[in-house]
Amino acid sequence: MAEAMGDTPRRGRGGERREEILATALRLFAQHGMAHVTTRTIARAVGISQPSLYAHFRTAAEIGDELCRRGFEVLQQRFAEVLRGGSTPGERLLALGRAYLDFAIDQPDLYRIAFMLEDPECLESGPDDVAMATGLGAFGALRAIIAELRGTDDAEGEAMAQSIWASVHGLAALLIARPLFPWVERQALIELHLGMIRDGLLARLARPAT
Amino acid sequence: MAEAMGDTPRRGRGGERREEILATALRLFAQHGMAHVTTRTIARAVGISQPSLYAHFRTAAEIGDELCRRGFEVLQQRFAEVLRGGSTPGERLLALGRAYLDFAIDQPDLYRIAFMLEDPECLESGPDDVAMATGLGAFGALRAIIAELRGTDDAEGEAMAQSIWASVHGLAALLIARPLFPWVERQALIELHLGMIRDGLLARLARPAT
Amino acid sequence: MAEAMGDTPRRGRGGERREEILATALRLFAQHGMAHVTTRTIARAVGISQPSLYAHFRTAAEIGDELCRRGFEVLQQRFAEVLRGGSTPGERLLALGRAYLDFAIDQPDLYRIAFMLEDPECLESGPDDVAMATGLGAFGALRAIIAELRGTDDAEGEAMAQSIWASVHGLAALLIARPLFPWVERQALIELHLGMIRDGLLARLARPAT
Amino acid sequence: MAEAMGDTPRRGRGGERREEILATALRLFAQHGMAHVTTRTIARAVGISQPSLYAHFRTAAEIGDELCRRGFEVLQQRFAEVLRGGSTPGERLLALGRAYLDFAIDQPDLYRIAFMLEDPECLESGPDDVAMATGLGAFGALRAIIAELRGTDDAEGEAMAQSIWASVHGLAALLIARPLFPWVERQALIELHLGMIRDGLLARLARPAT
DNA sequence: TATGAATGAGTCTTCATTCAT
DNA sequence: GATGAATGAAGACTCATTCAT
Repeated sequence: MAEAMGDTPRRGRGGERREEILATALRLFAQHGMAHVTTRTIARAVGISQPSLYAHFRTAAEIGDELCRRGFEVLQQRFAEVLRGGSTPGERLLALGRAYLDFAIDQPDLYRIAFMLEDPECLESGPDDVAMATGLGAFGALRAIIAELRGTDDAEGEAMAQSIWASVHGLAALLIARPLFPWVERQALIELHLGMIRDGLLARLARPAT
Repeated sequence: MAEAMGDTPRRGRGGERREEILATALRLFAQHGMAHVTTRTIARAVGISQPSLYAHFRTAAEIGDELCRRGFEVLQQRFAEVLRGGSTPGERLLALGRAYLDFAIDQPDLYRIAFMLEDPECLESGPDDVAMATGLGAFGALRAIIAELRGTDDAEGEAMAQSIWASVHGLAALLIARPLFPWVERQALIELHLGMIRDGLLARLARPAT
Repeated sequence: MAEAMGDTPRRGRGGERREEILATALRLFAQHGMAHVTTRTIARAVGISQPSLYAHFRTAAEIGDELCRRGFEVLQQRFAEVLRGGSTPGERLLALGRAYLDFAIDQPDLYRIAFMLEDPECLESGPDDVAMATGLGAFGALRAIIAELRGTDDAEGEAMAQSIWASVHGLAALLIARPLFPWVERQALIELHLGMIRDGLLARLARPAT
Repeated sequence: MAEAMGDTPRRGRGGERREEILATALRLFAQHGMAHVTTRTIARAVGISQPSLYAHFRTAAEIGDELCRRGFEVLQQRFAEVLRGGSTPGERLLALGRAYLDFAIDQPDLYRIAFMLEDPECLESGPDDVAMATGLGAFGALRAIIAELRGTDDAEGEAMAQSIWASVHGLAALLIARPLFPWVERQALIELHLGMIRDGLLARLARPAT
């Protein structure tokens, strides 16, 4: 009956509840998989009623969207820190990879949402500036490193960047999705992995053909 | 008036309909993701009624199971062919990677089930000998190649195999999960990716340290 | 396209199949209960296809109807045999009760249909002269026995007949509906039951009051 | 998006709706038989939607279970009252029978569920302490009376108790299932029935043989 | 006569969402 | 902000029945 005042709630002291919902949802998504978590599950875990969710989020998907967005923000910050540390391109490449893998290991839920979950409605339902900016930002940093190493920035560099991203992502994804696989000691594996990636890049720079 | 009791036919004249259903389901799974495909969807796409599916499959999950099984069989066969082709270890490594990526691209849903899904229902509901045998078989082949290159088979070789698997998986997973990303031309990317992986390995073999 | 010749099949050499179906259905009804037997179950047990049933019966319910009709016929015949066996009224009473209980035990589904179901569809879908005739015939025989014992036929005799019918029915109904109850040995229970019923009747005849 | 996990509420303000559903279901079960009543039927009769039932009952069978449980509770209370009234064994037998028949006549629906309906899933799905306790309790009281009359408690007494239960049940069941039968005046019939049962028992006690 | 294939109606159940309070 | 109650749409699955062959 009111309808006045536009539609600005979504904030206020209730921001706490919103955060609580987000945190709970993130935990549930990680535990049971996004597809098996329902609004009822979330509401019950938070300790509120199902309809109450709609006081904080317009739709159920919005919860995932918000988590997705935040995940990208965190990752962006880590990248920024890494890139601020000046050093040789090769070292920056390793540092970037370490930051990426650390993020994936520390925040597997966010990593999952950001890079592993398909059908990320958060990438479709809106501009999603943060995600795009982060992705492109990080990717841009990678491209910059490669360009610096190669002395030029062309389609070949883009391909190399994509390949390297894929390699790093591969380890992150498998560590998350297959935790029971008999992996060798993790830190050693990471260092070996990043080292081989760097070596592969350098070899390719030295001898483009083959 | 219920109480099923097992069912006789499960076989039309040569099971043409069954194959048609499987093919359609595979296409729909690839298009919309397994979780978003229902029996209704499949039936409509095949041009039959929902209950008719149950003349060919006892349960809805059986469709996915059958596809899963076939997918692993295909992967296994591809690996076998690749490994039969005698050549240098480096070439076999590339061929193995190509077979792996081809499989992922041709059968994204099967690849998803096999390596990307975290709660792979098809790995729980049954013995799933084929999946296990395939996975371990492929990994064993990779280790054998590395051992051949290094002249020894130790924990370091295991780590390298894990790293390489991760790199190849990474590209497969991203191509599947992020099809809208502005990838460079696919075949070139694959060749570059596998080449860099091989180069990284060779570089590491030549100069273990760093 | 034919439509000629009226609609008289239902007989001929195929009567054998029809009998086979009826026998199988009766067995299945007894085994799993009418509510859990489907046309598929029957067809499979007979070894024919589901649609073939419809060559012998217009509808699935017709199978039950036919069995119902036959059941009453059988019951009527048993009663007739029992009553032909001349003997003392007390012995005829016991014999009648035995025939009744034997029928209930041999053909629980028919007994169910006849006396336990409250919404007996087979009593609605047609005149069902046989059922009525049988029921009244048996009850009449019971009244006749009592009248013979008492030397008169009045309302008191009617009440006694109703009471005795109820007692016999009670055992039949419980044996059918509660097969898992820890009954004592069945034949002994039946003999005791009928004996007590007869004794109760005789005691009442000897000393009407109390 | 599935995976139930237990449910909180199950209780409206005093559970009025729940009671309404139970009452309606009880009526429908009585009218059409449990097997022919579906969730749709119940929901429509209550005036709510099908899914709403699941806010009050976890599963469709739970409705029948609850009714079953309540019926037994009522019966148990009546028995307890009767057995508290001390008197001769013969009088207690009559009183027990009257209580049993009164219950059947007053609450035909509950009696139906408790003793007449077959396939009582309520007896399978769960411990069903109440039902068991009631049944065994009443039956134990009957056995105690018989043991008192006979001066001993053996298998013969068990058989007599079963026979008497069957006789009483028989009248209850027929009065409920065949209300249109031309019964004699009800109270007179009941007294005659119980009297003959008692007489039959006493006769048997006096002259065990025959 | 018989059948393989198919189907509309109906079963129970769960989902995200809304509305009056 | 929050909630109890309710719902339309959809999920998988089974039924008796029909039709072209």
